[in-house]
Amino acid sequence: MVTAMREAESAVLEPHSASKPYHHGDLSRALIQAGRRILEAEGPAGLSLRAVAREAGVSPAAPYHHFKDKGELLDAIASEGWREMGAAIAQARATGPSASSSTLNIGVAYVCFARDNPALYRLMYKMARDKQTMEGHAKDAESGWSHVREALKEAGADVSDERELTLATIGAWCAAHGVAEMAGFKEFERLKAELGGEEAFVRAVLSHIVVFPRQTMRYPCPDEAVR
Amino acid sequence: MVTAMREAESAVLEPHSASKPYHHGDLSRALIQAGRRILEAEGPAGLSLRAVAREAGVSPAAPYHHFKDKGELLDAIASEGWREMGAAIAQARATGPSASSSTLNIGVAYVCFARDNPALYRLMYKMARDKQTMEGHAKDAESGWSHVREALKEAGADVSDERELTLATIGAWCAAHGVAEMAGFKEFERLKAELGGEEAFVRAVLSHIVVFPRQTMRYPCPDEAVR
DNA sequence: TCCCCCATCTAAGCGCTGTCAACATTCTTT
DNA sequence: AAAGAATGTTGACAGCGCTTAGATGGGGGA
Repeated sequence: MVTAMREAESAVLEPHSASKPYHHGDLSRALIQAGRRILEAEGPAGLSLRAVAREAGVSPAAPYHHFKDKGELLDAIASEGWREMGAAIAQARATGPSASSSTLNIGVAYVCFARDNPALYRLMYKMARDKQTMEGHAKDAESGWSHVREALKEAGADVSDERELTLATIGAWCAAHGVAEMAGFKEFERLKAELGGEEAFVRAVLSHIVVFPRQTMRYPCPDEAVR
Repeated sequence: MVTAMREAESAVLEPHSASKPYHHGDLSRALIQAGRRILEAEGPAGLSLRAVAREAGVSPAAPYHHFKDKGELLDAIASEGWREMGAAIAQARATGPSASSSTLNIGVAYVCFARDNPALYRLMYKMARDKQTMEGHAKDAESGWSHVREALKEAGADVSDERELTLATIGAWCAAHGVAEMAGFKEFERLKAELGGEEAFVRAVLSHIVVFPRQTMRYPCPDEAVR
């Protein structure tokens, strides 16, 4: 009664959604937050299940009542990341000065998210690639994905049908991902300085990703035997 | 001299000898090969230093006489990977049917290398990104990098100076990396089938990475305050 | 030719990890 | 109030990276 009230308060709001923890308050949420704190502070190397439990103030075995194994906790953390990245993309599209530039703005926002949350960003793709799918994450990031698609359409991308729009969307996402993973390399520091900062560098690189000769090699490709 | 030759042979093809070597012939090479074997067979999760030592038939502490720590062994494995990828790129450029298509051919070869050596490819970038540099690897991959640059120049990429060529080279590399990391997702399987196979899919995506409106947003970018 | 040095390898062990089974505690339900 | 499910703790196990101390044997100096 009294105890119940204390715990209800200490629980992180959320009135009464079906079957929530009782003892700690909301351990599963606390574990995710603890995990993100460790990820930021010490990088992925420090993100052990025991360290997360320690940070949350519980015993090493406690998390197993909320997550099947370590991977499931990491999945939950990654999911949060996908959701936040989707929001960042949505915002970039909304605040862009014009439709024709929103594609680039989205790309920059994407890379900035990765720069500001490097360990989280890497974890997101690690979990996705381990399972060879973005499903689940894709649902979380669907807003992001569809924003890219819509932005491409509005920008009048040179696509003639839905399939080409899909290919362009995939291409844009891949390009942004590539830049996000490369932008941190020291080799580019001089160039960044010359261009006036990291963000200008990212804009410049993204703007120059126009390299593959589409007109000479359409996709029902004649010489399939190159490799 | 004779002994040296025997050891050199036994290092490559182990399976014989009534008496096993007193001091392993060329352990550091054997460890790298064992590591690659494990990486292929069990993925990065199975790649423990102890497992590598086991595979090579030595005690768990033996590797420490050849590599300062586990990271140094992984670096050596990754280096081999960069070298092989550079060779694959060089070959793709050499065997391309025409100069104008060699850019795309290089991209396809890049992605195919990643597809055929997924764990190795991931390890390569993990090691590079942990150190925030491709140096060392960059030297190994320099042939690859410069091939891309030259191919872009020959293809008559729309660049007006050396800096733009550099930006285009970075962009192309980033795009290929992005596609390499994404191409394995199950979400694209239907599209792959429709396009006639994985390689056609890769060609199509690479060909459609022409998304960022370069003409409307050059790099001394006016509205820097988007993010 | 011999022998000894020292690079190479082994054995043992430390503190860490993920995971589990057994036990203890608390909340919900009846 | 008793039962039972949910939640947390303790202790243990095997495997990990890494270190130290000691054994081994091959190539260079005598």
